[in-house]
Amino acid sequence: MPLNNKKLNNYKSSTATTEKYSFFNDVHDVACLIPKGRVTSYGAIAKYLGTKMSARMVGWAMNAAHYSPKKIPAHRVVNRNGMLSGKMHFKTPETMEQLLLKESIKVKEDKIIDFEKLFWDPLKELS
DNA sequence: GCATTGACGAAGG
DNA sequence: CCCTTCGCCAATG
Repeated sequence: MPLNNKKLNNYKSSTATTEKYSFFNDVHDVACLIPKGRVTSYGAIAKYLGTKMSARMVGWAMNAAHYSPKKIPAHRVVNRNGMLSGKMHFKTPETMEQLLLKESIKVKEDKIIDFEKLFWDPLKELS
């Protein structure tokens, strides 16, 4: 996979529709690599990509992912608290929770139960 | 082209 | 322990 340790500091800022963002593309790839039944955080992905401080961009990438034809399991990505902060960005607010539930991930009060146990760190798992 | 806004996160009060 | 501030950076007004 083209993820390696590429620095995203100077990735070409191109147009979403025409060229591929290295950043968004990588985020999408990582998201697709998340095993079923596991979850990760925006920060973990950002860290893996080298932009640890820019977790917000990961969230933004997810937003772009939604708009992408590719299917991104964005429901497996939550914030560092394990809360479904992005549920409102799905078709319906309950979609994210339903998808997680289908993967045996229990959610209560918008929070993933045993989040630490289900947490999947790309840095640790992929390297 | 400056100002505002995020599906975040760490640090400070 | 809860709340506020700040940093990060692309997209949008």
